[in-house]
Amino acid sequence: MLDPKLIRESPDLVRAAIARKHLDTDLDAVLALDQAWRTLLQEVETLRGRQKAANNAMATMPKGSPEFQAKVLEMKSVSSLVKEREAGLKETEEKWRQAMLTLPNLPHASVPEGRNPEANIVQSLHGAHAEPRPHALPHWEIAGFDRLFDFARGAKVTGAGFPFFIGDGARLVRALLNFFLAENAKAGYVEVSPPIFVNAASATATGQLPDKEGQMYETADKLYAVPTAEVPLTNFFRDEILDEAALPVYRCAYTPCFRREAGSYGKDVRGLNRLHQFDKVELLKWVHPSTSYDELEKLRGDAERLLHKLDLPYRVLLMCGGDLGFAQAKKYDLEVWAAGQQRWLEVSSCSNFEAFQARRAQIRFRSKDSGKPELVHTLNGSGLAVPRVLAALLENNLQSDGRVKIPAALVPHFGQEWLSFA
RNA sequence: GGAGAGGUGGCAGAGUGGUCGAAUGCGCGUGCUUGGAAAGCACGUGUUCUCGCAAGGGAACCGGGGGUUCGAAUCCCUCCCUCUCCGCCA
Repeated sequence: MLDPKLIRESPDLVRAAIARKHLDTDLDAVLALDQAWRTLLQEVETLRGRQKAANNAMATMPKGSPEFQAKVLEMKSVSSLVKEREAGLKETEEKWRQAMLTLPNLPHASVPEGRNPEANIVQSLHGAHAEPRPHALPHWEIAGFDRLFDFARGAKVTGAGFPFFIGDGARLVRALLNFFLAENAKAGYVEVSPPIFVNAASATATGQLPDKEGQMYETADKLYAVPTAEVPLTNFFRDEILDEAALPVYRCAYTPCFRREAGSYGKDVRGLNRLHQFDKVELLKWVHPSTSYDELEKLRGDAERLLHKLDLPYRVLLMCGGDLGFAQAKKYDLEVWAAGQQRWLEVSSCSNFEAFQARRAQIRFRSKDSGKPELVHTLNGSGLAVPRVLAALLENNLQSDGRVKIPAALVPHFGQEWLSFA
């Protein structure tokens, strides 16, 4: 959510910033509701002031006295008026809130202009992605792939996009998760194992609701399967005031992630590229607002290090305004090179949300300077998403004999140097 | 799942219809006292919104929502959560 005062005082600035995201928003509707709400609030407060004064006077009057009876009669009409105006106030406030929730976060000044992914800036390239690999195959075409990754039975048991991981396939997933968690711990992130269902309030706070409920699986009692650990993790401190000295807080969490991915098709969803359930380790930071852009660079570096240690070619994209998410102020995508598919796969998104989520979630810290609570800034990034890293690993490390070499950094976690499909 | 008890400020804990944003204690802050500290004493100590250039004024908040009433922390309904006992269970 945006700062209501900013919208009220500098609507043109807000309008211009939202335009950089190339999203349609009706700021005038928000402003009109805000104005209507304030007018009603004044009325209600005046009426309640009258009630309060009358209550105090009546407290000292004899109950049955004529003056008491007169007051009761007088205040009856005020009472019904208050009820009516309060109902209007409440309705207006709710409409305003709903409108506010649909306004996207404003992009940071350093975010490049652009409407489409083509306008994203390739910030850096790492590793030998252009090197010819004669044996490279899309991972789903590697001989024996179906023995380790059983999509057919997954489809039978659950549905498309819910594969079984078997034998070395399952062990490789576990090795990657252990590697990620161990590296992240070294970088200072405290590991958390959160609930993987969240309520509507939590999903609203991080920005999944109200607009993106179609992306989440919902249970019979109105809980949502987490699309990312970001949701339970960010909400850990919802409605809390933190100690300024405790900032920054770094945490990471492994969870399975569930996404309906309605409307996806084609090569995007082949093999491990896009699943309805996948494993991911998420990095999360709660920081002092003055440091959040430094923290974003560090966060990106922490995610990059994982790819670097796995010896996978990757690139860093600085996302343009039009390709930024709804809630992000600035975002880097990390894409790993899949040699067999000859394409880049997104394995991490590192974002600064500034106070956008913190305002929705009411996560604050008590400022030493002002003594008042202020909103923290939240950041998060994948560190990393397993299936696509796995896909790239299979494709880049496939040898001419059909075996796949395990990166040195992963060997201690996997326990062997080669993955066999036999 | 069944039965019962309960949710009040940073914490503990009073308050069962009226001057209660809420006693008291602890904690915390400032000052006095002291060589210094402790104790003691004095004062202060929530959040949000709103009006105002400001000084300052106003309103809301006693788990959430709704209701009764001139008036609700207090009565009623409902939801959530916690605790105790029983059942069930990894």
